[in-house]
Amino acid sequence: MKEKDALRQKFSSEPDKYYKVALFEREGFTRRQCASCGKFFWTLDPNRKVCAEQPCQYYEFLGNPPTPIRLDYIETWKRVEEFFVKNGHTSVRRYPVVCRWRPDLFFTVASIIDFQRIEGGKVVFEVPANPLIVPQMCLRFNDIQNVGVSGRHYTSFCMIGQAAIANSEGYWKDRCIDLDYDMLTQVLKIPKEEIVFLEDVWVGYGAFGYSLEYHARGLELGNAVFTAFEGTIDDHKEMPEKVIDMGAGLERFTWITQGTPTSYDCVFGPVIPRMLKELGVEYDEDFFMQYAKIAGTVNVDETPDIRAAKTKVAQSLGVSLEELEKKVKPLEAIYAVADHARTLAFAIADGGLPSNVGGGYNLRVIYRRAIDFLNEFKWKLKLEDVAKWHVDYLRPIYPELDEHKNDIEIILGVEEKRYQSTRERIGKLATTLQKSTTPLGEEDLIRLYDSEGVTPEMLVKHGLQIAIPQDFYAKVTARHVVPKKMVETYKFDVDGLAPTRLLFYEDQNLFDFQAKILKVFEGRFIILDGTSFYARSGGQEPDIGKIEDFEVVNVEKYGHVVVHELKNPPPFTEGQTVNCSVDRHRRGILMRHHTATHVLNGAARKLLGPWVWQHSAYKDIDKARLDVTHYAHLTREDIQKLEEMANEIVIKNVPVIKEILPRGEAENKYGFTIYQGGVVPGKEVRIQNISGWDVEACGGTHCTRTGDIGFIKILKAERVQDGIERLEFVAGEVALKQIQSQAQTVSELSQRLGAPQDKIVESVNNSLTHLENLKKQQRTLMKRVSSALAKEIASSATSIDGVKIHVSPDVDLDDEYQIALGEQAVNVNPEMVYAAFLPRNGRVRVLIFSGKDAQKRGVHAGNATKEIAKLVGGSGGGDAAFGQGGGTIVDKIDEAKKSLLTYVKNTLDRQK
RNA sequence: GGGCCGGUCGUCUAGCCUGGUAGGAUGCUGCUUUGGCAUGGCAGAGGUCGAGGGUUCAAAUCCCUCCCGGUCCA
Repeated sequence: MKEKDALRQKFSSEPDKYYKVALFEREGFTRRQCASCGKFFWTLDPNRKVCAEQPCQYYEFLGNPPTPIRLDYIETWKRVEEFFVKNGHTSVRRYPVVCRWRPDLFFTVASIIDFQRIEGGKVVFEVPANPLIVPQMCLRFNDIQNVGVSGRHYTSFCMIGQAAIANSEGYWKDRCIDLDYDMLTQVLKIPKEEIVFLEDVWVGYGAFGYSLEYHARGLELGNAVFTAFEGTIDDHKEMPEKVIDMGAGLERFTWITQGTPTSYDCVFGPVIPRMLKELGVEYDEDFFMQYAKIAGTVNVDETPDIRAAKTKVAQSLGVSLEELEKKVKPLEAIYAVADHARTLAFAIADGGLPSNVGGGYNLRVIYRRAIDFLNEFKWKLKLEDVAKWHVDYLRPIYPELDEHKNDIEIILGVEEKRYQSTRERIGKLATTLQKSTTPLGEEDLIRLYDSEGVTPEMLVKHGLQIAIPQDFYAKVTARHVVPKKMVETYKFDVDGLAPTRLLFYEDQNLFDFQAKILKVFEGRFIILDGTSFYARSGGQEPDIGKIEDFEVVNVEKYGHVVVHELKNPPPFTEGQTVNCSVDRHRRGILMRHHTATHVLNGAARKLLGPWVWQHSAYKDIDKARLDVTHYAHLTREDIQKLEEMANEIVIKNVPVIKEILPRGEAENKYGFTIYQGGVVPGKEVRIQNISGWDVEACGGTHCTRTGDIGFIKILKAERVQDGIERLEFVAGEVALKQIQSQAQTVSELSQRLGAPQDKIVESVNNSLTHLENLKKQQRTLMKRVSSALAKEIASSATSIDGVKIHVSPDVDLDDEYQIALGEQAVNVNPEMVYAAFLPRNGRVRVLIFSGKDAQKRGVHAGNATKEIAKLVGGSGGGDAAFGQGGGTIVDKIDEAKKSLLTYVKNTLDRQK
């Protein structure tokens, strides 16, 4: 933040250079400094003293919009789109809200994210058209508690993205602000005196710039960012192609034309009225207008004492706090539910699944928040239905949502069951806690929430008497702070080196080639002008082989430069031409595994559902794996079916068509599902099209027909985390080896069992059942004979001074029965000491029972065991009636038996 | 991605810290109380203590690895 302030100061100190655009000159905007916050702004209004942002200016458009026209959400976009298209922009489809092309983000949080790629710790901008406009849905989860409450916070909103690269096709800041100004004044018809431009700055991932925010009547409408520099603030250079990133909230545009109490009232179309009607909730518009005007200044997040603030609001409205809450709370709940349903619809349509990890957790949180609201007011309303109403309303802008109506219902249904079982579990837990007498401390409460999801509020609701500690949630969060991870950077500086020509793209069967050495790092890391070695990428392990006589052990990609790692340092000089050869056998396996991955991925999407996306993949020579997103565990049947489907395509031997298309065209033709492995870099993308089955953008090496894969065998499926299933599989010759080794195992088993192979399961079952029966019989028999044995034992026992000592001769009997027998023997003969010394796997087990009378005479079984076990090289223990121990010296059993007699005799003597 | 919690008869669970014969509740089976039912009483069956490895004379218990489920944070 400090960094940003310093930067703002720097840019603001030279306003003519950075902020003064042609429009300001032409229209006569003047630059002022806000009397309240000190920021600089541009305006046509001679009387304006303060900037246009809260808290310097409040929402003055509520009930009093500055525009002569009223636009609904859909209409607003249509008009904005029409305006920009008329002015030379290409309107592109929105990108997925689940952001698969940025490793640092779960969701698309701004329109410009669509066009940013991270390469080697640097941000690279790639636009499918220049200039362009996009209605980008964005998901943000940092203000959830304000959603539904503040009137303007959303977990999903549409950021109108206006992007341009400042080159011969695009434009720079003058044209940008001209266009935005025209849009505000001509499309939205906001009077020009109302518009205020605020000087600001933007700092992003390895790039930054200055920006102009535009506001009207206290509402921020958009922000035009002029990204002009790359690097850090201390060390940067001007970008060769500067980037315009204007982002404006579609919700804000609609709101400023309607001036409704909250923006939710106008952006959700028919959804809110329909919810009000179905739930029978009354909506007093005049009251809410008044309420909004006063409460608009309250931010739940930043107000330390919400209750006090609310009481004040209630006072100015002339009602009690209770009356106010009774009117307001249901509305807040409805708004929040509407927002959350819309967010879930977009997220699920784009392949996001609620789960307990990653971005899925954000989805789970809002799902549960929405359900909690519905339950709190005992509303019989299905979230799925609300989501569907959104889908219907949004169809003119986002027709693709319609294709996923069914998925949304399925996924929300699954999530509902999960939440239900969690609630039941928590209920049970609360009941057990109620029974317990020890009071719950703060530590207990934190543990309960952190590991069980039980909030202190739930406990209170279940009738437990607890004190909710202050800053409870902050304390929980504090337990989870972890140091930030380092951003991955390259080991070598390849800046300035020409991109390596990738020869395998030109001829996939080129395994022997010549190339010129461009650079050698650390004696054994080689960069060539062109290579047929495939570098590790897209989850495919690298090729190995030889450069001259030196082994290539690893190949990595540094942006567009391929680095070959040699096992030993060669005597190569830069500029030298070398002979290279790629290990074609290894390449063949990797290729089959890679194409098999695509085949399986296609099968998974077809079998399980369209929410299945590749989460990650790995192809090595001994096996390959594919992680896919799916809400449930794969069953044995699923796996069999997948295997069948995949091999059907192999047998059909369909061609794998490779085409190179401009990114935009590829996206339009095949949709965003081509980015299964994340968005691949480059203006052009390589498409691998397994006709009618699976189409992906992929830079890997592939078979030319599916028949080349040979055969696909799934080894196993496992859940790697909530919502992600891992398939491990092999293809081609590796699959053959796998099956041969399985056959070997079966054959050995069959031999050992003496059963034919098709009967081994039956045979094992029989053996196990037989074993169980034997155990049962043994137990029954043992019981029958034990009472008889117990009496008989007394007659054969050695008697010392009235204490009878018996050592079990049946050393092969199960320990369990020895114990049962011993217990019974001393019950029948209270004056008896019963012992067993049992050799077990080269060790000795010692068991000693002492009867009631023997105990009275001083024979403590535990102590005796301890003493005697020492003789056999071990130890033991127990109570007066029963002791157990053991040792390792089997040969000393006889000695131990004798020592038992001595021990008893000595004990009795001492008692005398 | 990281942290935490849990896994014990069909079901719910105690025992784990502090190693020494796995206990209870419920359901089940049989007997019994009762005119019959609700119920009460008695007896019985039911457990690879998630899996594997280690430590130990001895592991449900301690240590390690893995599997399964849950939960919280970013």
